[in-house]
Amino acid sequence: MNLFTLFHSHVLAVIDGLVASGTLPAGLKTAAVTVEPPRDPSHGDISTNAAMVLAKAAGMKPRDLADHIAAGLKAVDGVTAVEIAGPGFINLRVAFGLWADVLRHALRSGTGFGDSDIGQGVKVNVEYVSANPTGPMHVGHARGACVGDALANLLAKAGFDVAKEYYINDAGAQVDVLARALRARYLVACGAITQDEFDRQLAAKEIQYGGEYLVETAEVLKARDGERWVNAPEEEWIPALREFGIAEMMKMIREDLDLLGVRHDVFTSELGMVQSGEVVRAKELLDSKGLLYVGVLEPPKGKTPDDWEPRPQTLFKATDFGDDVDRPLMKSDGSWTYFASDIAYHGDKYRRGFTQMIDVLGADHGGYVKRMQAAVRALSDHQAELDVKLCQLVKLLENGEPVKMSKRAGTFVTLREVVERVGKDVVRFIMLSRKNDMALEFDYAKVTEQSKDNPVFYVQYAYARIQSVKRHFVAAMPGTDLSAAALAGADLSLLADSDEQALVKLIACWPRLVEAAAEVHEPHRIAFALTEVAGAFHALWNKGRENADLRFLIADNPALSLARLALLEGVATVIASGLDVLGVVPVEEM
RNA sequence: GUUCCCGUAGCUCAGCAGGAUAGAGCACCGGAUUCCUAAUCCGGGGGCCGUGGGUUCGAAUCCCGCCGGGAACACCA
Repeated sequence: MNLFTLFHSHVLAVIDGLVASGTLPAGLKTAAVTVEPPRDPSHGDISTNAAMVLAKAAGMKPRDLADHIAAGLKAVDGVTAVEIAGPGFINLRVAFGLWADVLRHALRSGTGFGDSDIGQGVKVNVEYVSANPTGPMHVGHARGACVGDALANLLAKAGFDVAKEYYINDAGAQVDVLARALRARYLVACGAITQDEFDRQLAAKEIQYGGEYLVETAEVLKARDGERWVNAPEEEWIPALREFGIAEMMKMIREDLDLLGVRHDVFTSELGMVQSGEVVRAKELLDSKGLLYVGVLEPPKGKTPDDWEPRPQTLFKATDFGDDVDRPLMKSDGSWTYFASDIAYHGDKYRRGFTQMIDVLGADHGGYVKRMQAAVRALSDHQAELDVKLCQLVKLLENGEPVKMSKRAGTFVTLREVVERVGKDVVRFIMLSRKNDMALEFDYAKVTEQSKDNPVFYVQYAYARIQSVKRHFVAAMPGTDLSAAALAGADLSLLADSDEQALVKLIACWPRLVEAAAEVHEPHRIAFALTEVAGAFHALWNKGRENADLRFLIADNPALSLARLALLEGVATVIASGLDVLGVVPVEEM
């Protein structure tokens, strides 16, 4: 239930009526007509730009057209006043009862409040995390995980048919590197080489992924296979240890994601794409469209790599689809590039019925966006669209001081470490407390601080405070039915204070906000909105401190108390509904 | 050199797919506190929205140029 959607249709109906009566010409384009809350509340409850947008096509002055539309809107049920302002805005005031209806609806809907059908069941694939299976996840991955998960939840709430997906990069050179690192740890575990020798190899960069996490993996391997890989030839242990290592790393990654409360619906293997022939199939598809050719790429301008040499390669005509240069599908040794298997993967998504795809990636993948979008357009004949959300880095701070991290030395801060220290709900909220393409500061001290400056606390505190009021109510007026259904039956017309009414209206804007956030793929808006709602609630609470008449519980006025409690329950409902999108659990008591 | 992101109050950031006088928090200044949780509260000052053009009835928002900051730039993933 979205009051603005409702009035949007009222406005369009009035315009249709004006067309029917000959006041307006037929065939007007009404797509630009918006119905929204005015920024300044003194302008009314609902505002539309219809007259300004349609004036030219109608051959009328905006304010004259506004007069006609306004006349029609005056007749709409619940409209108490219509004003024409500024260059031709039509401002409506509606009976408080309409807003109260939305509040009642919220109470009956619970966390389902704000659910929408704008997605119309369209299939959307959200791919996120997709960390290489070569080690534990670090804080950077956590951001992508939280953004992707919240975005997927948001789209599901807005009525899309969403799949949460993880792409396992298990086919490239890096998993061979993993196999080598695991083998070295394994040799140490078997006593075949000394720890000193291992350290020397690591220092000499003969092996990478030197983190301690492989020590245990090597032990597990030894327990399973004994010493059979110590003297086995490389062509045997590489695939065996690679497979084992990937499986162990994925197990670890899934455990970490689980700690964060992130659960993907689908895990797709790059290796599987290659082995099942999907990559060849994708190549043939592009070939059949005439989009492949063998050519030599220009060296990058300005900065030619030292080892650059002209090489004929199989290239995809990405430039036909908006990219800057054509992109190679095969390496000079004839093996597939990562891009090739990713094309196959996205082609596979399209075949599975996804016409909307979203990839959540680290900002360092920025150069990859255009080519992948080009590939999706090419594969789907422009039927599918790919949106890429790039996440800027997370700066970990300890009381304002940057936490030193060196991935090379294997001393990066893991996702697990952060989650175990501050809790998953804090991580999930904070990761959404900034737009995805802005750098984010994550200060251990600040994110757990119990103060107004900490948005997680601020929002949770609002929810907990409301629960506290309910407990007081029960104590003061035992036996009162405080179920959502009972509260929905309260006489909401008793909410007479301007701030109370403003809060009701803010609650009523929630469905509209969810829809807007879903449409632009911006889950952070949910976090910001919750902070705003919590702020309005806290302000009302404080007003009651100065003016006892405005407290929520008025001992000798149960009806008023119940109405106010309904309002608070509405606030709690919005918070619960929003936290649900973020994957955060509301707290009952603090 | 090319591409992408960013530039809004002293600081950290919002800005609702172009709307009416640009918002919040911190900091600063001035007040308040026997009260449902002081885990503070109320009020105030403060901004040619980087810059120059363009589109429009109307631009922080869209387009182009420039300036400044970050990132990525043949076969890595």
